[in-house]
Amino acid sequence: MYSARGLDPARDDQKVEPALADLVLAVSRRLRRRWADGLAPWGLSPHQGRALRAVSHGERLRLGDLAAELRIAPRSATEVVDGLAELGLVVRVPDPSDRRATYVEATEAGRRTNAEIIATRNADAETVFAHLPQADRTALERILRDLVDAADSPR
Amino acid sequence: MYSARGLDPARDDQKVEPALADLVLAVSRRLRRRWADGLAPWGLSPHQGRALRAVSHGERLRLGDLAAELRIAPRSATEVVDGLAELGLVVRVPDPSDRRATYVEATEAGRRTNAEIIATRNADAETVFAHLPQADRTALERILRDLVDAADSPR
DNA sequence: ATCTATTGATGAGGTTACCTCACTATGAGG
DNA sequence: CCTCATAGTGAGGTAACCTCATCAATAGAT
Repeated sequence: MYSARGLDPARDDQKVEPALADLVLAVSRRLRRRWADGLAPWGLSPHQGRALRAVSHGERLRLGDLAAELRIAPRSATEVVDGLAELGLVVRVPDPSDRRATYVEATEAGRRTNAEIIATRNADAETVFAHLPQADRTALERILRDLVDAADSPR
Repeated sequence: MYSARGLDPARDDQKVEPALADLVLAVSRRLRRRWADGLAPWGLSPHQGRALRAVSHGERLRLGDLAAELRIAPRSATEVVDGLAELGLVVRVPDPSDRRATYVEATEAGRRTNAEIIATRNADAETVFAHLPQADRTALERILRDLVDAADSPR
């Protein structure tokens, strides 16, 4: 009677490991939640956190490029930046070579906040991965990196 | 000058692997997107897909339990179920032993749709994990499962 | 047995984070 | 300089959540 599974196409020869995808999602859900919680002390949304990181650790970014990085519409990036600017974490500076464009640049406070967030986040990640032996971490990192790289190249 | 990193607390003795968390998130982002795209043909949201799966593969579920499973407020589960019911994929049946409660039960069409979705999803997962050698898949699955189990038990 | 507190689902209404479309100012190419 | 494309943003809309109030039904105490 095969448990309560009922019909089940796509079986037999390819095992497919649906569990694998589920597991990745389960772990990511935890990370995501922790990350969001970790941002709460600063009152930032996950996207704001990502945006702050993007402009803090690299150079300043055009608003449009930031939108592309966050994979949201440019219009939405405006709002994300509005929020960060209101908190004094970033400023808009005009691009001298193209007066339509505006750069988004982290302020000193922005960079400091970003560093704090990253520290918190690392500590959180440490908690999540705490029970893994070092060998497993290394293996996990390699495998996932392969996965990401393989996704980037063939498309 | 250490790249453009600027300040960087929490370093040195604990390496922390921030990349690890990022990698998990990157992979999950891809899975999530593919999954959402995979649901589009049926016009289901990710939560509706999860709900349909929950009631299709197990027994019928109370609406409140479904909410808990989806980790959303009961009120929100009502809407998810509304959508599925409108499509004829689930039905509400009263709990005879507690007339406040209603069970959510997959219809025949619901179970069929769920099976199709799972098949599609498996095919997608297959694509994502296609480049991994079997040994890596096995290792990945074990490590992630350890991670999830470790998270469940100590709390 | 009834009274009270709790519980399961849902109506009403709000918030948030997105979106598209239109508009303005600017830039680039004939 | 005239047209067309591009960068950012105002206006307005939507989807998916939320909380709080409500109503029926149950469970536990007196």
